[in-house]
Amino acid sequence: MKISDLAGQADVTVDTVRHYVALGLLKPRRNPGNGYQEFSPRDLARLRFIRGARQLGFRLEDIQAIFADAECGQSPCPRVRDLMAERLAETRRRIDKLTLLCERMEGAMEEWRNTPDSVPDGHSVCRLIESRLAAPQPEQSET
Amino acid sequence: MKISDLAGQADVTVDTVRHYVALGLLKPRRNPGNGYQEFSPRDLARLRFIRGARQLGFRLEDIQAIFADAECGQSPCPRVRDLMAERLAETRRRIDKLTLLCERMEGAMEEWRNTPDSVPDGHSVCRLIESRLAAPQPEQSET
DNA sequence: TTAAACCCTTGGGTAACCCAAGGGTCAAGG
DNA sequence: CCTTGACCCTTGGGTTACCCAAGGGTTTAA
Repeated sequence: MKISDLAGQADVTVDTVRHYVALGLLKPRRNPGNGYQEFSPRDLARLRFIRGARQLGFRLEDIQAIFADAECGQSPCPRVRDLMAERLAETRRRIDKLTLLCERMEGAMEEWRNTPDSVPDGHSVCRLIESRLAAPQPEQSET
Repeated sequence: MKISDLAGQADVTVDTVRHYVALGLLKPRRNPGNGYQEFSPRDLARLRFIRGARQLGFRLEDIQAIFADAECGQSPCPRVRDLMAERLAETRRRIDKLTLLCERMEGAMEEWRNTPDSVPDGHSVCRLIESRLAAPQPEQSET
């Protein structure tokens, strides 16, 4: 089948499929006549696998490693368990960071409810933000 | 002061400062002799403002707009309030998405505790992942 | 004087795509 | 048969906020 058929059946865009092909996650044969990519039902299964793994929080890089295991006959399952534990920990860290940020933001909005607007005067840009500037919080590597 | 002094006093890297200069958030004068950037104490204040705004969840793009307001004598405060509401909503959406993902991941890990490893057989890559593949969940635009 | 420590610019990398441009291919209707 | 619209291809740039390396000039302290 052609790329748009494949994409449609897995509910992804053709760009996504092309991206996976570029990374070697899918390896369609090429129609020698016109250079078009031809995907098999197994490619569709593979694509659905990729999407499923993505929904479970795996990175494309992880999925490459999983396929690499499978292709040399090894069970990818131990790696899958390890990677999942790692990605889960990362996800929790991201949530924690964002939760902290969220609390900071809520605190600011609350304080600002009773703060009038200010006009920039050459020393100040925005009193709202400057009022929250004194207390240095730990770094936030991720917006 | 020179770039590394400025960076040191605001606890950021020189790369970060250069990045802000490239975006026009900082506008140092240039030493005509050697091309070095020279930063004033007001640049330091500006840099600290940027860092403070970042910690409150603003994007560099937002900060550009805030500075633009201030530079034409307008109060940036109304914009700041609006942007903050927007960024806060986005942050909550991100947290929600990640929380859903986290629950999916935890569910998978739990199920997998009682699942043996499988060996790839040409039809299956990894039973662990495939077992969770049936139920299609809403799209996760963000890993 | 010379070597370390700084400064500069340019370009590439990050994660997982999306989008546009420019150009070839195919299928169906007139 | 030809056209036209729907596909296909590749390449390159954009997303966010930086980090890092290379290559080359400048300053400074020993």
